[in-house]
Amino acid sequence: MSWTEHTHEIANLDAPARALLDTLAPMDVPEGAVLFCPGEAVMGYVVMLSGQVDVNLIGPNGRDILLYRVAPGQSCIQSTLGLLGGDDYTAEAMAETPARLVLIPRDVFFALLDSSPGFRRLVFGAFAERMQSMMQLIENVSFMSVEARLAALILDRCGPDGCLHMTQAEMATAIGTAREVISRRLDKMAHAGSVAHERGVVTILDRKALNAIVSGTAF
Amino acid sequence: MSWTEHTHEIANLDAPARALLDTLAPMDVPEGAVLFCPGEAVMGYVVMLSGQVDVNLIGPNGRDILLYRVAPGQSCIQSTLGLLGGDDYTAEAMAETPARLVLIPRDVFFALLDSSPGFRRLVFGAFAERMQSMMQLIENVSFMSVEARLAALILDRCGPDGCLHMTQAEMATAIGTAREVISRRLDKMAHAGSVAHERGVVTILDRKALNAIVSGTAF
DNA sequence: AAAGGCATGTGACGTGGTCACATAGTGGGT
DNA sequence: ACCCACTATGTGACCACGTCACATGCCTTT
Repeated sequence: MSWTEHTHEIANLDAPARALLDTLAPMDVPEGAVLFCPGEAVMGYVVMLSGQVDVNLIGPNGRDILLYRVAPGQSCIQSTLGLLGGDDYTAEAMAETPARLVLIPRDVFFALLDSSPGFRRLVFGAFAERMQSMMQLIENVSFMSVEARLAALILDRCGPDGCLHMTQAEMATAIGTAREVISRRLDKMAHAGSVAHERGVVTILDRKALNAIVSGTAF
Repeated sequence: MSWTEHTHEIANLDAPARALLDTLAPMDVPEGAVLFCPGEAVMGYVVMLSGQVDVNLIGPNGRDILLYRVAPGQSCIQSTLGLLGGDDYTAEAMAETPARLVLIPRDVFFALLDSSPGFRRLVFGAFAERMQSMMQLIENVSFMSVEARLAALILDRCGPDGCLHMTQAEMATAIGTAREVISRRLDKMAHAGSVAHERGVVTILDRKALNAIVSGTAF
């Protein structure tokens, strides 16, 4: 079976590269599986085919913060860093939904890098993209208030019905703060009429108000 | 004149790549020069030959935080991101000392990427390295106390005489906090006998104490 | 010596993170 | 229906940190 033709970014690669990739078998991982964790040596390039994987940085006191999410077609470059930079990484990748992915082993990865300009572009793009989002994260964490980040999260992740199904603990790690803070902020927003919230669900009542909170970084 | 043979990382490249690079003229920038700033389109790969360039993220309220420092032989990949990812970057690069560097224009960059495995390795290495240090930064900012970061800074940047020549404002941006906080923390450390400080200089008195502060992330 | 500009010290105040709890829904089992 | 663990959430106290508004002080220029 050929999976490469169904994967947007990969389907545009040159034929030899795709042929090589098609010799690799996709693997399925169940929801909640940890793809890699600190200290482990995965050493490969991972391409997501379907599902959703989140990469978190884990703090010493148990708190963790979402570095980025890996969507289908994207790569989890975390494991690739070990191939190049050398140092150990501290992040943990966990499947948020059942996921299917392909692991390109070290040799194949380097072979493709040398032989396929398209693959090079793909990899560089992935790197640049992650880099950008990491910078964005640093910017958000150091310059945006918790309230602004929370409002952005709600707007960003809510369904078309204006409902967000997440626990406060999940929201906390998503924006890098503590659960208690989320509780208080949600109360405040609810009191202001911007949202309503019950166990596991937040409902948007006033999109404009939330947008105002997001823009108003510090005033 | 051939500059490539004097530049460690580059000297190991294959001959054709070095020949191509030698057609590029190094440029000198004075101390304090801004290499690029938000919104500008530099679009190239920059290799430092000598000097010291700092890349800062600038917040809306004027506060800024040091993303990373570019040492000789390294690349400032910030400007390269535009070549690949697409989005705009928000960082600013400034020469902390008089610096000499080479800007590899877009076409030459891609030509080298396609023709020289060594150059590819170089670029990937630079990316991976930066990626690592960005993750490190996120980890430090979100999980380490200001005091720990300050102690680490002092130990890291002090001269062999145990003296650090920086203003409090500089230390503040280096570890991503406000100047007033530095003032208070230095006072506290001085009171504890770990350091002494006067206008523009911090002197280490007790290395062990500082190391203890660094390790004791949160206790 | 006077003046202006840096570097630094300080108090007040609001936000955010941590700890130690108290409550309250929820899903199994019996 | 009831109990029980488990998870999600609410709350108060407290400390670390960021911000604002200043007050000094020190150093260079004129």
